[in-house]
Amino acid sequence: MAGRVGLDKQSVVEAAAKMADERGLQRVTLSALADSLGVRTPSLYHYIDGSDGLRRELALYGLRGLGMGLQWAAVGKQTDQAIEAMFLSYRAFAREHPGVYEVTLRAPDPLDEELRSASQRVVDTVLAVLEPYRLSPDDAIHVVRSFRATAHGFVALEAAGAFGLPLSPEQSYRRLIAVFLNGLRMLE
Amino acid sequence: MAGRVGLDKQSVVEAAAKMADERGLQRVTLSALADSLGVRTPSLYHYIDGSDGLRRELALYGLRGLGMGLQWAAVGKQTDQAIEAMFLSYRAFAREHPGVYEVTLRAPDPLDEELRSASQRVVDTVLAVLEPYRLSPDDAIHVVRSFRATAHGFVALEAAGAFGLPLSPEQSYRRLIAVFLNGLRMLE
DNA sequence: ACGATTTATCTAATGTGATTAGATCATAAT
DNA sequence: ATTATGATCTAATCACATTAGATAAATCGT
Repeated sequence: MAGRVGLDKQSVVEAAAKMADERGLQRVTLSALADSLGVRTPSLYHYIDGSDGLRRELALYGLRGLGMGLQWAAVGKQTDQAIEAMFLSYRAFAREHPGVYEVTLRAPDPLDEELRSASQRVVDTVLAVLEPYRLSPDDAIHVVRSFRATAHGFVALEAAGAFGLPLSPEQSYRRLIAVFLNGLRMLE
Repeated sequence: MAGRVGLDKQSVVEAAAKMADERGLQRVTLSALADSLGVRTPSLYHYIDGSDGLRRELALYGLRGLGMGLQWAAVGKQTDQAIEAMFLSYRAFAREHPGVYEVTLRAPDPLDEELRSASQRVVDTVLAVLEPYRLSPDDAIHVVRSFRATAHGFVALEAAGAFGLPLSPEQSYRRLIAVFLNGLRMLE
């Protein structure tokens, strides 16, 4: 009998995140997670609210990481350079944390204040970068949505292995960014 | 005892598709599907290869529907109008078939010839529409990837409920399409 | 230092879903 | 009718999630 193991919510979530990124989100079962922590499955219920609760924690963890990444990427940059940096940062995060990234998009309970605010940080960062374009408030939101759609779409297709051909995804992404920035220019 | 029910693969897949669209993909269990067909769970194994097999059939079904939709949308249209029509058709399919659409993107076994070819039809349709832009072969593929990324990204965010604000997704999508088409113009 | 409280962890039990093996029974073919 | 085929079933097993309640380790007040 190992006695107390000394877990806490953070270490559980981090172990789950690591497992999600290394083995794939679907293989993160409470069973496997408990094993990897040297504990029985029901013990996890002291830290997380079951399987759905763990997902939610992972989503929060992911959204925060993504938001921080975007914010850092935009530091000291302006307009097109800032947007490009955010695009690159977005993809980098998704590639480094495929399992965690995958869960960030699922099931955002509109009443979940923490999730909402982590999500808002992403939006606000993009909005801040759009400042110098002097868009109307509505237009700015349309563009934020477009940014997220564009970045997410590429990253999701890439993660799903949808790009089979022997043509660099790197380059495709740069092209996509160029298309986006060119397109933006017409709105100014 | 009901005796023979008279199922076949197609009716099983179609029932699963309906269930996925109406109740959500994750609620399509072999159990629930068997129930809805008036049959015991193991009976389904005569038509599909377990849970993963069913997913694969759904993905194929979805890709074919999506491909047909895109092709129809582009009939009789050219350049920007054709691309816009494909964008609208893409979103329409995803909204009409949320459960089926969701599965089209997952786990494309590269050795699965049927899946590959259904997927290729989507690519080929977009490539055909790009013809008049006279892009290099590589550029054309970059643009196809960009199209799919853009359309998928928007549609996935929308389905995930990521657009919380009281601003029309319809309009956002039209803006996104405009940005894309504007961006394309610079490549010509 | 000691008993009481708290709490981290456990065992046991239940439920749902997937899957396999092999039996049964309806239909079709002869 | 007889047999062969195959669609469907029952029974059994397994993995995972979840809840209830027991146990034992740590902590706290004295």
